[in-house]
Amino acid sequence: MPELPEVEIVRRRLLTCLPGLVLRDVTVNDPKVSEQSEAELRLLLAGRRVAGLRRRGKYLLVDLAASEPCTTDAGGPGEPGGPAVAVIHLRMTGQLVFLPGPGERPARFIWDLEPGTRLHFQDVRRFGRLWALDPTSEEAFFTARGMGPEPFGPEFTVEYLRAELHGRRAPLKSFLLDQRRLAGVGNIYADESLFRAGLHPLRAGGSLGPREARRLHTALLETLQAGIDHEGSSIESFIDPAGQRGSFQDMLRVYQRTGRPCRVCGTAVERVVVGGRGTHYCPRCQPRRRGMAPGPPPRR
DNA sequence: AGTGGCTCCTGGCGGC
DNA sequence: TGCCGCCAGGAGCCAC
Repeated sequence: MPELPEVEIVRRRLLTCLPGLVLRDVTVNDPKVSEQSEAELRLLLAGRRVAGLRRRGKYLLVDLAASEPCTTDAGGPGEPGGPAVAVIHLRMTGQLVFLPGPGERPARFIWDLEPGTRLHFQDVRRFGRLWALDPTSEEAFFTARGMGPEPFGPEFTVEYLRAELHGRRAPLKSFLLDQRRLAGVGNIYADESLFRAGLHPLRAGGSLGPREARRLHTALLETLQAGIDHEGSSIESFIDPAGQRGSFQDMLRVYQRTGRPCRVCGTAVERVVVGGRGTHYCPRCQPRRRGMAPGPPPRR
């Protein structure tokens, strides 16, 4: 699943080839990929040159410069338009791949780029989304979604983390998956960060002492950075636009290692469901001490 | 306000 | 062997 490190790798790969190309046309094969119609997406995005690529949490942002006067476009008068931002969320299985012709499965949307390239959005589980924004509405877009701070940004300090954890009864695992508290962490990096911090996933957020909060802060940054350094985790279907796989999945210490020995102490890794998400931890390295959140409800 | 549960979606896999 | 049903999970939405 693409989380912050995977989206960052996609951004860096696209940065080597996308800027400077002109987005000639947008084709939508699956209307559910966007709240906006194909016509609206085309109007807002087509005819503009890619100016840059950014990332906010797990969102990929493609900056498009104002369209240039176009006299050669026989398909229409080429609506003059201002700059735009294309926002893409890969969710579970979204992939952006360059393909000269049709892919193995129909892309949910295709960008025709000039000169002569096509960027396909492939997405087996169809959770991914595309938005076309006016740059002036970008902040409102993310404010409406309650996006928390970037882990590597200046706002995410130990003090911020402690303040956000204060008084929370929800399990740490749920806290880390809440994009309103911190942007970009998903299931893999939440489990791995908690392992690195030596904190049980069911500990209540508010039960952490100052040292534990500091450990969690450090662990989050180290784990996310390690994910980026290893070019992401290729679990499920993550490949970057060049078809490269990451290697962080080989470094995982607890995620999807249920029953296998902890790489540190040899104790069998355990799995519980927290907030409906599979959660993996080492019962010895991540002891259930004080401030435990109530466990999952008994099975019906 | 904080929290948990449900929903979307499909390939893959376990069980019979 | 074949088929049915369940599971995974990011984020939006809703209920309490």
